[in-house]
Amino acid sequence: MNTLSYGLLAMLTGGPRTGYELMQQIQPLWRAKHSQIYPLLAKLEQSGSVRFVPVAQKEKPDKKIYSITEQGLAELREWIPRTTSEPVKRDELLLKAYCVALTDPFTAKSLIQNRITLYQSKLEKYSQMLAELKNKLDGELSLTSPGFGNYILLQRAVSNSQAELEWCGWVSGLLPPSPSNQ
Amino acid sequence: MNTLSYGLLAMLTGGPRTGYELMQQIQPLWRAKHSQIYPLLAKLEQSGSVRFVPVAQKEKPDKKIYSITEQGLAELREWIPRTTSEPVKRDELLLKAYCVALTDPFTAKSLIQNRITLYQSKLEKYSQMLAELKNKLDGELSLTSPGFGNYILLQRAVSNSQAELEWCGWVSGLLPPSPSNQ
DNA sequence: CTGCGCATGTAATCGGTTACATGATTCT
DNA sequence: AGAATCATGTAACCGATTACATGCGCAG
Repeated sequence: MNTLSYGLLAMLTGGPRTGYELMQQIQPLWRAKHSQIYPLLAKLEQSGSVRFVPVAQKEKPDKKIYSITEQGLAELREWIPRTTSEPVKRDELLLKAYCVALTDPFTAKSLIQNRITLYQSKLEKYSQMLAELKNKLDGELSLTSPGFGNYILLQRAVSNSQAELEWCGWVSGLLPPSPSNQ
Repeated sequence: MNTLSYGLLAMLTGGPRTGYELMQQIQPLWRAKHSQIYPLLAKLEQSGSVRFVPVAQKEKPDKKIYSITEQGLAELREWIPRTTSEPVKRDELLLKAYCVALTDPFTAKSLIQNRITLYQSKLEKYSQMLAELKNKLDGELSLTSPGFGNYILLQRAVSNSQAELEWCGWVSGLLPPSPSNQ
């Protein structure tokens, strides 16, 4: 069983979800497309780690609501203490940043500006999610509370987005100002 | 030509390097193994984007020192302004963090502790590299100076490692204290 | 009326990892 | 004595992306 499979099981500890929802939820932690997730869910179902209930919908496609089984939970419990692999990061912008001296200040600025726009929307989204979770938890937070994992991950997503934006701002400041165009 | 190929060209703008050195240099920006890099360098050489000089060594394996050609530089210049793909991140620790409530506080702490150790060594390494570069540049830094790309990436690596450590510390504080064992 | 969100699935292809292969030196 | 570093390469495999396929409702 590969890491993404464990990841899907992990997401299901938060409650029953469809494949589509799992795909969306796992994105910030582990990039994966639906074409990879659906076949894995089918395998997990066949091996007894998850089960699903088909739900017919009018005016929308039918769906399958998956939940984790006792067997799946047991698999997660033995996976958690196992050696954790190092995070994988691949960022095209950083490759471009290394050789940014090859371009004009104009192109350099738009490169950074695009990244700023991207992380501003992420920051907005995650801040909102964090705020909602905070008032749902209402001060109650410990390792055993159900929203704990979600809480620490959202906090991380928010501060990461902020750090990303700070770096972009700092780099922008180093770039020569173009008065005619900004 | 894929992103990694452009990445290799980008690294070569910093001067001639062996495949082995390129592999090490590109790691923090784009994870790749030597088995992927060597064949790509061969292709880039055949298409005229890079060239190499074979260097025989005694007491060490022979090597090939690659440098970027004018054609390669032209390819980079037209790549930089093209749409930049979103960064790809896959972190097994975050998947485990989501369902950390399934384990005991003890396992949870060791999960975080391993990550702390990892990023402490990264922070040390990058801080040192940044310090060296800073006194080599000696106050001189602008878009056109040769170490510019390196400088902004090292600064980023340092502050990213710090942010990572801060998050780990914050999470540790939320975990129940185990007085008998710490 | 075009595109997006919901919702699932398969097939072809590309990108990336693991394993195999070699070999001297230096550190522990 | 065994592991790590330097240094290159190939082959097999697995993981991930892109493209193909369907279909309705709703917003711009």
